[in-house]
Amino acid sequence: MPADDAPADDAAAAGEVELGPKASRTRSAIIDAALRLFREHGFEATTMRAIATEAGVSVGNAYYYFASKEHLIQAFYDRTQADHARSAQRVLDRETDLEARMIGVVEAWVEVMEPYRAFAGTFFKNAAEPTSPLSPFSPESTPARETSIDLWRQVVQGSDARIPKVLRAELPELLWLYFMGVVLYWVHDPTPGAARTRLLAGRTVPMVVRTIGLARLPVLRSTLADLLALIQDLKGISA
Amino acid sequence: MPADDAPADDAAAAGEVELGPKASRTRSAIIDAALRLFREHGFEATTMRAIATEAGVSVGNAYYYFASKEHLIQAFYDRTQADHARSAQRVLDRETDLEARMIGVVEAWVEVMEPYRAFAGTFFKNAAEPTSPLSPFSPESTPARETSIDLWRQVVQGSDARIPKVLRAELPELLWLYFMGVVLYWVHDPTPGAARTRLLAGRTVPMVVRTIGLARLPVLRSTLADLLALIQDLKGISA
DNA sequence: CAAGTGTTTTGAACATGTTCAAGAAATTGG
DNA sequence: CCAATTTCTTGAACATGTTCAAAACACTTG
Repeated sequence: MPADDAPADDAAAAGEVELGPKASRTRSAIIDAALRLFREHGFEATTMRAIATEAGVSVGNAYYYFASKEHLIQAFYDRTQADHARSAQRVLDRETDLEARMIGVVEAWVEVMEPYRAFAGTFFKNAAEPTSPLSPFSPESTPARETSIDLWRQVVQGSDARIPKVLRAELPELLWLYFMGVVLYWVHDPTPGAARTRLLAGRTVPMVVRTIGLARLPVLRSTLADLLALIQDLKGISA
Repeated sequence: MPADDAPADDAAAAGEVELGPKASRTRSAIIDAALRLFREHGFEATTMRAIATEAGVSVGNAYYYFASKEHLIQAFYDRTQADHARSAQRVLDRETDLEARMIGVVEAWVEVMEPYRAFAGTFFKNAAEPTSPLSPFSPESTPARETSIDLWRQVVQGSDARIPKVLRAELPELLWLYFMGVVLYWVHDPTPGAARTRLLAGRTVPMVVRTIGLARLPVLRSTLADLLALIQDLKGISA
């Protein structure tokens, strides 16, 4: 599998790439062609032959840069994640209210993804396979996941909300998990403009924020403690 | 697509089938062959040619009964869902404690699925695609979903727990959703015997039950009301 | 510059899911 | 029992993701 020793497919994830100008340009051409075709005809309907032709290279060459058709999705992820981070930053720079920050980040994501809505489901189909390196829970996507969780860490840290001490450490990860839930909902949301997803986020975010505040109350304390202990224990059982 | 007018692939779901004995036997042979091969070599590694050969029919014939390789998964679902229902019933017949009933139903499911753990992920990959008829949220799988939700209705109704009135109507569906979450976790659980998943269920079920009890408290009342209202609203927005 | 070494590119060949036109087998109607 | 009709079965053909050996290219070294 030549592509494995070839320029790393996910190199763009970290932001830095060290490739010759030629290789780099071919790679970009393939990604551009692929994303354009994906957007126009969907993932399944786009053939590797079509991508190669559109990019002006041979099929084999495309496989030199991307181990499989699925691996092109990684490139898509990297691109949209960067777009999202940029877009979210604009909100985070000006808002200090936790609720507004959370909603802002979710809305930014929905907006960035809008052009790809129609076929993003196909993407997530592949991402849903546990053994797939594209799964958001896979070891291979650890860097991307960390980047994503960091965004939620920022959401929390930059806010003026008073977070109960017990929650501090785990909250960003928990919010990321909440966000994954929103994404899952979005994938199945057929409404134009993702209306349902926006409604879901707009209404659940306040609940989440309120619940965080409630966490210090005695009634919820013990349940929360149970939950946090469980998370620790789950992490403890090795694979 | 001849198979579309052919004996319905999901006929077994409802339980009743009206097919000639010959057709029925061929169909069963294909399913048996497929599931055996899936269990032994996994989903991807099993070719339609192998399934056909193992079942003693031609490839084309397999496609007469099943529109695609994915559609064989539906048969798998139907089978395991029936097994689960049977197994869960034994618990429901003897337990009245809500917590015990819930844990029993989850444990029964984990046990039924254990032989398929290794490759079940591949199944769910396909189920995760929103447009796939195999998605648990798709219109096509409405009957199967209803059956599954009914099981949780039974869990609630047969218990001696005092359920807050506001929750009564939605609780079974919410528990089913909780169960889907457990399933999602299970899919990604690499521990032998699904140890992590069992731990998750054993610890979260008591939290869920406790939270149900807490729902009548004033602090949670409003949040719960918001949540229920949201569910109604989400159902309201048409696709 | 020539030889050597590593990188990039090519297109034919392969594997497998799927289709389809044709035929065999069963069923029905007279 | 024959003809017509429906159901079932077949295997070759097709589409597309993927591989691979060979060639083209780029770059270093003597």
